[in-house]
Amino acid sequence: MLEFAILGLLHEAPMHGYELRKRLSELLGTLRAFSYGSLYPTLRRLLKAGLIVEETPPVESADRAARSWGKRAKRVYKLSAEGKERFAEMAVDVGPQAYDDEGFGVHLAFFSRTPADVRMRILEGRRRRVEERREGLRSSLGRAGEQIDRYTRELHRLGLEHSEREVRWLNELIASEQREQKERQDNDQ
Amino acid sequence: MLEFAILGLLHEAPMHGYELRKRLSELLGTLRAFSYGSLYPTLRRLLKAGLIVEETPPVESADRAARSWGKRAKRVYKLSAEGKERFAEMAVDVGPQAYDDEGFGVHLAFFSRTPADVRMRILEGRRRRVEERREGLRSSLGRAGEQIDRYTRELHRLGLEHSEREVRWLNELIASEQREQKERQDNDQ
DNA sequence: CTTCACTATATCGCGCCGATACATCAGGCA
DNA sequence: TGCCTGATGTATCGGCGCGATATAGTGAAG
Repeated sequence: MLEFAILGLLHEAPMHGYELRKRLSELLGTLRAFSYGSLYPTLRRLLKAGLIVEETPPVESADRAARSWGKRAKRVYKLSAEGKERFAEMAVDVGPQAYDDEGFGVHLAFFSRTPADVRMRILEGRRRRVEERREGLRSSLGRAGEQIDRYTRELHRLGLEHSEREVRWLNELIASEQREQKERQDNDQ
Repeated sequence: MLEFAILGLLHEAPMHGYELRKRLSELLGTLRAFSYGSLYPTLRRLLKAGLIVEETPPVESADRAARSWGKRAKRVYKLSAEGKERFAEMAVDVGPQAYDDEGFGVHLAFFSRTPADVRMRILEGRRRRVEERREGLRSSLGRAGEQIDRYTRELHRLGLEHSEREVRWLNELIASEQREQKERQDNDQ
């Protein structure tokens, strides 16, 4: 998931690790942060795989000084052609992980680079997933009384409200996608 | 977290791995599953630490057959005195991880075994956390237009609704905790 | 009589996290 | 002037938890 996110972000512009992480948090709305403990190793992995390349930035005073003293300086990465390709593959290859909280969030964040039909598949897959959760919670709350702790019940109540709300939200998104798709078709023919 | 959850669950009754996992999913309302890939190793760890002990069940027909043929059979675990102690410590030792989605959920699931003052601390800590998230999303949505992708904005809208709802839910829980605390005081004096 | 779904235990590789360390630089304030 | 805090910036380590996979017994449906 981080790999996908990095590749997606680097479409905007070349960036260094710290910046990447900040943009990522903004994008995911503080709901997901990706620690440096996973970011830097992933960057290495991508580098070794040739999906990104290090772009030595125009050496300026501060950095030159840092480098000449053997200190660590900014390392800027940019997307390679293979990286672009890989991102496109990943965006289209929708597995079940695209439907869980985290995966769905990341996919959605890069929807503008995702083909319309794939967007639909993801939205509908997510809806199915959330509906299942909703039904699970409903039946759990339905089996009234039944040895369920009061706090647990409250937890389930909140979960149920959240899923109901998200299903409605998804329905709106799906409907608006359909409208747009229809418009495109009308323009085409 | 899994360790805490297992120790908590075993207060109900001795159980084997598969059962533990099922009870855990029920408890967390399908919002958290804990795969076997983490459950069994954790059970081992707890066993080695002496926090749980294996309780050879009264050998019945099916199991005896299985055992005598050298096959795998049910392994039932029960809480040791040290395990009980450890759970009590963990329930009271509230770190920042008790406020994130996952940690909070698990703690709440064992609230009935948690002292009232600690319950309060957790509830209020969680509220602070969710309020921060809410404010982050509000300001992100407030900075109107500003290079934010349409889908990303939708994601933030949903996140904002969820945090608002959760804060209200927490307020109700906190209020009801306070009422109960007052009642207890009235009864005591 | 076979196939399916459920019960049940276990391992492996690896993604990701939290803590920690180190270093530079800007601004506030004493 | 000099100090401290907070942001910028890169990096590593141990360990938790996941998904995939293997294995195997059981009962019910068809």
